[in-house]
Amino acid sequence: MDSRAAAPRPTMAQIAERAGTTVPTVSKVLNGGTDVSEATRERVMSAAHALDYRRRPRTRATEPDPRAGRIVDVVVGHIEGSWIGPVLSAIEEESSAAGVDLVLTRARPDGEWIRRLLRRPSLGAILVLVDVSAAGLHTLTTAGIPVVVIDPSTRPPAEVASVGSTNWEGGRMAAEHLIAQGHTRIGVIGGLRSHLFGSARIDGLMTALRAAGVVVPDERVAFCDWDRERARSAAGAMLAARDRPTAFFACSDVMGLGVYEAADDAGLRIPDDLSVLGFDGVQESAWAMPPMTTVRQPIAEMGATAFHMLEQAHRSPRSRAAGSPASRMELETELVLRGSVAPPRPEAAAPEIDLASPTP
Amino acid sequence: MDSRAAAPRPTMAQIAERAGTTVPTVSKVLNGGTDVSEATRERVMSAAHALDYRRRPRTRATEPDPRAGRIVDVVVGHIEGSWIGPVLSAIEEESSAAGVDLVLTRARPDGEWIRRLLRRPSLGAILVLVDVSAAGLHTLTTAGIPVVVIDPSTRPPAEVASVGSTNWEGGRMAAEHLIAQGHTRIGVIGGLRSHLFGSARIDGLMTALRAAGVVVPDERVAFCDWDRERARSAAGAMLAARDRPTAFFACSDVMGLGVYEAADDAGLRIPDDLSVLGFDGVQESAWAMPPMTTVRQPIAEMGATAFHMLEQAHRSPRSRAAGSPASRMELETELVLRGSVAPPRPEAAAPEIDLASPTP
DNA sequence: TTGTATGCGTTATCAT
DNA sequence: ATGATAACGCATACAA
Repeated sequence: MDSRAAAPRPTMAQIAERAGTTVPTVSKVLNGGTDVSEATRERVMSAAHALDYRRRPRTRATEPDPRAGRIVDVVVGHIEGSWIGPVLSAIEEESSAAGVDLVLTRARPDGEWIRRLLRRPSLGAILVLVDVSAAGLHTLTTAGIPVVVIDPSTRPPAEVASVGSTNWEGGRMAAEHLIAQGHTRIGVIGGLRSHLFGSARIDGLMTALRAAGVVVPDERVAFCDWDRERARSAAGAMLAARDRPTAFFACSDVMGLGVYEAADDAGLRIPDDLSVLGFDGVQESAWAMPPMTTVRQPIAEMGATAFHMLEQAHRSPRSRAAGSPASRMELETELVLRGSVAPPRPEAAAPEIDLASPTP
Repeated sequence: MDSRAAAPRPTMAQIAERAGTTVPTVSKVLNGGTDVSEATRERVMSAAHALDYRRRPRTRATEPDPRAGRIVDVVVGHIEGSWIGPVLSAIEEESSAAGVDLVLTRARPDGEWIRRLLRRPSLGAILVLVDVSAAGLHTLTTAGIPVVVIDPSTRPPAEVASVGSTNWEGGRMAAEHLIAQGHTRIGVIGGLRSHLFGSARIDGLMTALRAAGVVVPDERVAFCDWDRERARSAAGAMLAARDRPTAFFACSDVMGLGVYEAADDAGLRIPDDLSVLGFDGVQESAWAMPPMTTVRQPIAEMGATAFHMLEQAHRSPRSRAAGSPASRMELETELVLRGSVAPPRPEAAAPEIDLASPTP
């Protein structure tokens, strides 16, 4: 009976011997200590890898990753807006736990930021709400920089990973909630027609509405470029029409606030006279008066996921070399019920509808 | 002539002796190394403090770190909140123009972030809304890292530069506006009693009110820890009192929104039944319904200024060595008139006042 | 030279 | 016992 046949769990002593150093040094490497040379670090890590070493159950508190000193690039389009806070917060959380510095760059239209990224030896880049061309992305990936795009505005090339949320499903949930509350005259405030995720929300909404026999005529759909003021006037116009909507679906909370204003302009109260359903779940929607019912995107989780995908890509560079298709993660959206959706007033809704179910 | 009379620049050896340890250990402490106990760290730092040690200009180490001087550390307390967006945006604008990367770090209570900063060869650190102890600041400056604090919550030590705005003056402007509109019963929603800049706002307000013969009794002043919900209930309580205020001054826009809610709870309309004046000028205040009159702080400019001060300190390291007093910049606040302040209703204000000018 | 930074092993300690 | 961690200082390398 050869006792080696069992599972002789590798120890730091073995690693140390193989790497030609001592146990404490191995410990330091594995815990991200500062007093180790890069060369020794490498030897220890490869020895550990060769022996397939696994850490014993954590005895100590935090787990600083040995890959200390690296950086991750976070590139944002618009820094304003409350989207960015939770994303940055989440990425920072993950990166700092991994001993990776977060370098924040704003993407200006001149594209200079791409060249700066190329000059930096980073773990990879996370692009948040950046309007970047396929060529730009290609430049980065060609240079060997793993890229993860959060909520891409257009479909990214195959070699670029992306993180999003279930926008279509979110739109569907919104529709079902509005229908369940009894709404049939629904106004839609879209973002930019060309935006991938915005369209998916509307598609999901429309599909579910159609399935329920609710028709949304073209004049009740407006694309407002994610702009609150434009949403306000578009909604205002719809509310001035003869058969005004009893409810609005806005593709973002900020545009939803524009609808709030339009309602105020028209002397309508929310939710008694008009229901509003937003999308995003940012703080503004919770603070609105009344608090806005919305489809929440897991914004923080999306940031954390993006970072993990980058780490993954970094660990197995094969995927890049082999040109394997980059992954796309979709996190779940969630309907958050707050105070801005209620059944339509009977006197307002019932008498005026003549357009129920003109579909098969 | 005894040459010691000049400037016997303290050395690590002296610190080591005083702290009862060796030079390498001192070096490690000053560089954020890991192999030092917390107790030793303290001893070393206090010895360094006692000797008024300043690290020599960063000697280009063995490997001329390509990042040296090319990064600026931005440390934030709470990433949430719309304060952070404009600040980051402005700093990024300046730093990227200067070819400097922005490294974003979140300050967690454990203080680990300080050690990470020590390990990084940065141009300096900008602290935004960070609750940091004097000892923590001292560690950074002793290690030769220039620090600029934006809106410090307590008075920073002499060697730390800071950027703020004219809070006192802003409070004064708020008072004068409310008085000009005819308000005499004014509720005050403060932040945290201990906060430097929050107190200045209230001081300015009170001084101007007093000068106009308006008295604010204690029960019309509440400290709500910058919290919207607490502001809501505090304002609600004041509105329920017999002589309810006709106007509120809130030390932040977010707390101002809490007052909006309290007004709504009480069935009062803004500005007809109640005036509200905020402080900060963040986006939320512009988007409130009605848009909030507020004292705007030049948030973006404060960020840009902080970066410039850092560059300055970096160019002339003499100022550090000579122990010249660090500068404090105060940028101008500005009253932004929007829709939330109007004269008090005559029927509400006139009949009930019995407390006008009980002061000399 | 002197001052500072870094790598690594020794010793002591902690957790099973 | 044994595996792992923590802290310190020696030896050394390097910069002015």
